[in-house]
Amino acid sequence: MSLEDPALQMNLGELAELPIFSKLTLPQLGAITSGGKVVTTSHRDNVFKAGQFATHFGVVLSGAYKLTRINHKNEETVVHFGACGDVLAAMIMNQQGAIYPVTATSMGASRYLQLPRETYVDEWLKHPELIIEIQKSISSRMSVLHENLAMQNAPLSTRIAIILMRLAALKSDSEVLQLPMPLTRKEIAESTGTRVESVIRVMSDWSKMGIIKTDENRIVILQPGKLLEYARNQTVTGF
Amino acid sequence: MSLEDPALQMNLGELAELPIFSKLTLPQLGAITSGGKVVTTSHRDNVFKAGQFATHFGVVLSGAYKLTRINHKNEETVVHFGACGDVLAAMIMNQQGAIYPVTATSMGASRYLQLPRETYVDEWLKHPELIIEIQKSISSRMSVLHENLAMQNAPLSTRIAIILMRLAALKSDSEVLQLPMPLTRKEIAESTGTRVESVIRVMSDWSKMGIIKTDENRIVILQPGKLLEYARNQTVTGF
DNA sequence: CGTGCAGTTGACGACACTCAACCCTGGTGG
DNA sequence: CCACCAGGGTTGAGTGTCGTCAACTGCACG
Repeated sequence: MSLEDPALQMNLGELAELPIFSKLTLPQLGAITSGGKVVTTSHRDNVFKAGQFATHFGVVLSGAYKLTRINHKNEETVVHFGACGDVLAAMIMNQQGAIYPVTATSMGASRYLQLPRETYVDEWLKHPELIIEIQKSISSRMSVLHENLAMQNAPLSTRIAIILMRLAALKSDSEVLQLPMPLTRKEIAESTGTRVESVIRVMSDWSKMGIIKTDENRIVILQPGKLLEYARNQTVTGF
Repeated sequence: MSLEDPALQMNLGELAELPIFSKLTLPQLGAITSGGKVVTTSHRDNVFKAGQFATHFGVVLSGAYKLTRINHKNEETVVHFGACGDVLAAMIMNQQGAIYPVTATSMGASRYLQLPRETYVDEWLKHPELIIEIQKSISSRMSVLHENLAMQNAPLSTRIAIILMRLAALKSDSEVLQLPMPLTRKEIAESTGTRVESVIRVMSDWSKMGIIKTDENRIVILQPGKLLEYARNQTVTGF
């Protein structure tokens, strides 16, 4: 499971660069991270599982984690992709005896800062600057959830395009973009609420059209502009 | 629009009974509610609209409010039903110049405590007990959103049953339950991501089977047990 | 007395689900 | 060294649920 390296010391400098910690002084950062350690995970390691007692929370340092829960058919549903700087399980830390509502799974090799519940209750809650940052992050997560809900009867190609663009964190219209984590068609299906076959039909077409390509589990967006048109549900003219 | 009655004084006693404020002393409660007023709204009044500058947040005192956003087809999508004790727009109060991500609309006659942004930044953030309660509330909202996502390809009857049961806040299996707010088939459609006609087909069947009935916009669940079976996606035997 | 909203019903069609194959790769064990 | 298996990707054929469109009722409201 999780590869925990006790020799690995926290690098306060690395932490200080995260937006969430940017307002803190070094001593404050020390208090905030007391009892914490950096944990390295490999592909498909679980950080925690839905239903377990919530004893720790985490801050993603590198790579990515997917948060999933089980649906009515006992299949997985992806509810969030957590990337660098994301805080995981923070919102339930103030409830004693709470259980994780979702499962967190490493996508590719990743690292996170693991912190005990007490640090949240004793330290984090006392720093309004930190609360502000957490609430910002949660608020944007909620926004994405709302968008997903609102999209649920858009055409499949629209939904897939949106997910890919979101993960690629598009900056320019003309760049070639590689998604920052390995992502299977099944995971895309699980996060759009559809089936692998349907995802494959859409993405195969895009591959043939040269809009995307896949290199050993890594999806590359070759024509972000075209994908954006799909995301906006417009007819893709030309070819 | 909103009927604002300046003569209406806040009733600290009423506030003190809300779970969210239960840990506070009366003086604390006074500080927490500084600059606030109780606002009464009638059916379909907007408290705020998506896109407006976020100057205030609110605590629902009675009745209910729906939070909606616009989807890809310029139709409304319901993302949350806020009932008594719910905190609205709190999570974006710490961002200066933020805009409301959703529209809040009164369902039937309702009341809420309206508070200015400054009160959140200056007072609320300084009270860990309050932060804890807000985060609890947000965390359960997020949970519902996750559940909705996970349900998106369950049969329509399952999704509608779940929404109704959730709103009825079922306690016992045998009681007859009335939903605490007026709710049209269109609003159910908007919150399940489907069409009015489809909702009507399902609910008409239920009416004919005596599982539910509708009295002037108020839905009454006559047979919660049967509805629960639909919610669990089991075949309803008998009848 | 017209207009708008809520509810209803029927006919039709499309998009995505289901099932069933199949290929290819990498890893594991006899 | 090869057989086997699991996971990822792909394709085709058939089916079904739900969306779409259209028409109609009843009611409230100004």
